[in-house]
Amino acid sequence: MMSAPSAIDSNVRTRIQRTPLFSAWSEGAFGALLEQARMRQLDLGEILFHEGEEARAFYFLLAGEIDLITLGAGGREKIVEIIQVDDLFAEAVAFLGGRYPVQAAAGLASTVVEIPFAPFMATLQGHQELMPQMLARLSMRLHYLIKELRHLSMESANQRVASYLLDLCPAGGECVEISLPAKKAAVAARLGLTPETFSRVLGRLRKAGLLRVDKRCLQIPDPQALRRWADSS
Amino acid sequence: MMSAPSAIDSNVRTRIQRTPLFSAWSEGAFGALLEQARMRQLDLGEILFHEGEEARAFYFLLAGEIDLITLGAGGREKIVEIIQVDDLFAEAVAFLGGRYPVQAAAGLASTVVEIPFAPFMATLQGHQELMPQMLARLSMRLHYLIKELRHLSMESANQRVASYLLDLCPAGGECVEISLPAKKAAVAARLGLTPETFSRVLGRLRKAGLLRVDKRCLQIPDPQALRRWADSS
DNA sequence: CGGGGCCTTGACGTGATTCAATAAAGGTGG
DNA sequence: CCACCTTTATTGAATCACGTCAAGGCCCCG
Repeated sequence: MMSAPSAIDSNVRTRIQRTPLFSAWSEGAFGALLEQARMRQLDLGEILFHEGEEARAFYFLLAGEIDLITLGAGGREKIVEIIQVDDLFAEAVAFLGGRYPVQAAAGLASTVVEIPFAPFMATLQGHQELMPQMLARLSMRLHYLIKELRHLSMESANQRVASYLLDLCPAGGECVEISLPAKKAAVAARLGLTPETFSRVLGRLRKAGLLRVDKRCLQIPDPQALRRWADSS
Repeated sequence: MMSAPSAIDSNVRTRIQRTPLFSAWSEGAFGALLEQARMRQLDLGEILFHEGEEARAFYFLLAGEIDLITLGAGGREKIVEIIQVDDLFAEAVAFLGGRYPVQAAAGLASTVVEIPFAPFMATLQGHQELMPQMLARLSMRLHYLIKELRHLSMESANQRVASYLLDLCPAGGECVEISLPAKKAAVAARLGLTPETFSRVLGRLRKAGLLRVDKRCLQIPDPQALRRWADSS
């Protein structure tokens, strides 16, 4: 599909308004902002914005999957985050420099709502009671990145995979069934691993009886055992 | 020394006021905030706050050096950032959860000014024109962390060391002389390397004629050549 | 049936860590 | 000022985890 902009229907409107960032906004201000917003369709692999490009808008993911990627020397790429449906992303860029620090590419055919910064910032200036919400959001991302930093720099492939799987689990219970949020190669990149290594770790876990794998669907019989395995790995 | 709190003199006051975060503050608001602040002395190795500890204050480093560290399984530790004199740190924690996401330890005997969050937040609430400054600061840290993520996950030891040295250089000129901001083991940890590996990379650079090393003092005859070496490394 | 993603598996190479020994520098007290 | 001890830095050799390269299997879709 081409990226044919189109207007926002009320169903979509509701989904966006439910995000923490917008839940405190007045109907009026929010409505005015959305009038400036447009929907865009993205093909698989299509790039929404490039690293270093001037940032004019942020996005809400309606359908599909967006990968936030930073590029390194020699074409290697690391997925900083895999954006899921109903997430806002790139809203934090508004406040500095105005350049995207990462690239956004569609990991699946996707639909996003594009929300321009200009009216967003204007509203924020006029309603400064909304700023604490923004600060909290930036702060959350900061924590997320610090956690990522720790995982990348101090944990082995085994530990990273295990932590990641455990993070996907609903609050610690018994045998849980989870499904990977993206194709395995993307998850591997998200974890800073090659697909091969990721596959091998999964294989090891399978042979240790800590994991059942069926395509993108994983079963963890005993999360606690997995945690222990990671710690001693 | 024990951490004997004491009052703030006017010299110190000026140094703090010069930070971007406070430069827009009114004399009155700033003065009132500083009345709640106290100085603390830290011995080498002393811990200012622990990871996960409830956050009640942020800090300004007057003298010495503070390392922000995250701890991993098995006692390994990664230095997220080496704080230098005249820097503020941990101010971003105010807006979420209220727990420190890292540990702060003195890499040298140090002096800090401890600024409690409560009055700081209260002033911010009352003067919302100050918030954009905060947002910009959080945004900067976000960019910093994303850059770190890229370095850690996609660059070799050689590349990381070279980028780091080049970052220390004043804007690209000819032969520059720089000095490491901390002992080599701390810099290594900051780069996600062991001291041994760091030492070896420095040795390699020395033998290639790209670097002269004298204790903590480094000379880079040709920054551009160093950049090329990193890219092809 | 055939082609193309996607994933898995094996053999191999390599860069970084680990372990260990040594050297150099800094601090302390006699 | 020197002897002594501690901390910091360097260097070498052995090891290991992960990446790379290459082959093969599986599944979906035409």
